[in-house]
Amino acid sequence: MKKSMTITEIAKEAGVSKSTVSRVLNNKTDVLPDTKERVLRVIRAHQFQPNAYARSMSQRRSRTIGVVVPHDIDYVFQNQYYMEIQRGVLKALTKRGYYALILCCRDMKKAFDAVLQKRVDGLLVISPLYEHTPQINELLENHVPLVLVGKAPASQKVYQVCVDNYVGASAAMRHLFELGHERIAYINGPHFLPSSEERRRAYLDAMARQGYPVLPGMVQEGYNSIDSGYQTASRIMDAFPDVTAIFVASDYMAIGVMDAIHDRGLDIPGDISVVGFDNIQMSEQVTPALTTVCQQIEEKGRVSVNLLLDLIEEVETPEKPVVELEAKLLARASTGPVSVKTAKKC
Amino acid sequence: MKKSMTITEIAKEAGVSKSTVSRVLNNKTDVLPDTKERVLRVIRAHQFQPNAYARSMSQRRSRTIGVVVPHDIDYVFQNQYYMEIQRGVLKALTKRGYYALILCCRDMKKAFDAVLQKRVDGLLVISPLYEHTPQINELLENHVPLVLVGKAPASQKVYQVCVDNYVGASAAMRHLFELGHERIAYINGPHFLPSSEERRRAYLDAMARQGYPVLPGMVQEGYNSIDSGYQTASRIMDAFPDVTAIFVASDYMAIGVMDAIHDRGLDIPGDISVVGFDNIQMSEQVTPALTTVCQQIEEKGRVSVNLLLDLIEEVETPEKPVVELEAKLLARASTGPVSVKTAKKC
DNA sequence: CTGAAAGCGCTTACAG
DNA sequence: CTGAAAGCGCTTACAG
Repeated sequence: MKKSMTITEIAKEAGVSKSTVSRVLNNKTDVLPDTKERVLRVIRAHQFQPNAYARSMSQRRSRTIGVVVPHDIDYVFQNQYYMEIQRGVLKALTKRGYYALILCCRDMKKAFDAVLQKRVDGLLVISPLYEHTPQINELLENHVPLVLVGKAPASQKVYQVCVDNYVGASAAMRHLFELGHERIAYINGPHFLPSSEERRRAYLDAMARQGYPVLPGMVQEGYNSIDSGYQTASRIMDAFPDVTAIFVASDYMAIGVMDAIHDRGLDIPGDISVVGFDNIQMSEQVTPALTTVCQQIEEKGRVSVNLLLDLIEEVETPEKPVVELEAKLLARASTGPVSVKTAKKC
Repeated sequence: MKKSMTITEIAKEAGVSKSTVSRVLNNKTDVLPDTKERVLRVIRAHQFQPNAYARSMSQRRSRTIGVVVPHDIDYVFQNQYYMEIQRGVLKALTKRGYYALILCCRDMKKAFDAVLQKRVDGLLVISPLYEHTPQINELLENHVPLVLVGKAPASQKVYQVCVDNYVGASAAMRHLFELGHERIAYINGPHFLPSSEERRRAYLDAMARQGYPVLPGMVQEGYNSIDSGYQTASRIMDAFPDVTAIFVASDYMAIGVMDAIHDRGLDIPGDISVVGFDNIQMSEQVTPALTTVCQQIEEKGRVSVNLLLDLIEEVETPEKPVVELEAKLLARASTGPVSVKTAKKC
């Protein structure tokens, strides 16, 4: 640390020009080994590190990316999904020597500011909603390097990393069918979330394929909170006392569903089986452990960072803009065969 | 957005000098209203925002602070405590127009890099351990604006925002005494965490004051994870079948303790009462809801940010460097009176 | 292989 | 009230 050094003082002390110090700092080839060693010695002696912002200015890039989470901060910093995404993102970013600026606001204003002020080289947008389509399009028109994480709302040719919701939800339904369930209710995520529609479609298609009836009220919409899962499940159990399984579009809601079932003195999976979606950490900790569809959350963060940095560094333009990760079913303890007792009722 | 503008182009288009544009941008007083309006019109027309890093260079401050979390990233981004701290920090930072750089690494190397590269104007260190004392001292010697969040390991006169662990833990013990408990076990946090010692002392003092025996093995150390709470509680219940209450130094461990109790077919609080510490969000969601000591996590983040920014902006030097927030007991459903059945055993 | 000069986009005294 | 100049700490052609 010592007193704050600059490249000029290092140059003077090493008896070379600033240019040479800069070359050493940036590991350029054409520097005489002797010179290089002499400069390095001075640098080390003073624990010198070049001013990052001066560097950004002349290099015209900041090695910083904006991690945009277009939702309310209270919601985001309480939701394990975002934590795990951030973990994957931060790890990958660190590995490639980049910094992150968390830009958390519903209307994406802070994202635009960061771009206009040249704070960031590119943007990662986590779970955009339909309502963010105009903003995303504006960024694209301005050629801001951009990768969406999660199902994209836009139909654009924008880079995005997501999970195959349809395949994942279908696997969940197949699992329930194999256990003998026919009376299966579904709790969807918010309609303004692009992934919800795909999961709902998978549920409906699966039920139709089996020829099982989907009565009005057997499909409900929740708001991704534990509490909302609780409320919605209660409504379903009131209306359909004979459901033997509930497929839920998110783990948080599924945990609320489990609470509601337990509060009625029913057993999971003895009386009702529950399947979630996401595989957040909590899904393994609840009792019984929740059967769920794995979103590969951390992996999604990792992949999208590498895609974005390749875009920024122009390493190569990936052929197709959509990376679709596999969504696999994780069968745990919250699902089981239809019990004799329950089956009789049907 | 349009093409990337600079202050020079704005100046030309408005028919003034760069100096004047700069004055308008920074809301300096002495600019003729007419001139100001003319400049503003051009700025708005181009959605111009000045380059943040150029600004940082000449102003010699970045309006960015480093949020240092000296622990492993996998641990941090999975722990609600850190999420809630981050929430309070981000909110307060945003309100005062600052940006945050998350610097997450055990040895604090990234924090030093950020300081040397002048990326940040100051540092917030979240939950430092004893082992970080040398690093903290080095930062202080170099006059880096610094605020520690959580009990400080150093004896220095360093600014810190923490909760009164002793008072909080004492309140928890008093609560158990009032419910008639005498046979109370204690699970401490890791010894390398400065707060652990205070909580342990409060437990021991309280037991001694009441004259209740603390047998060897009734005080154990866990590692702040759900699993570690589970393991430790099991050991305690094996050795002391007659404990009627367990006081646990963190909510995560307390949740594991609850699992362990339930897995033995025992009731909470019917057979054993459990008290946690922290009041993370999950503590309210488990069944039964956990009685715990509230850390005011988000508030801690808010207060420390404002302290740090005051330090940086030299608004005023707060009189005493240690801000100690109140730690209040939140009595919920996991504690109850000693049952007749159990009491007899004693 | 190395240095002098220009430039990155701002702000800040200094004149006037 | 406004402008010209210097400076913030780097990097990047351009010479040599």
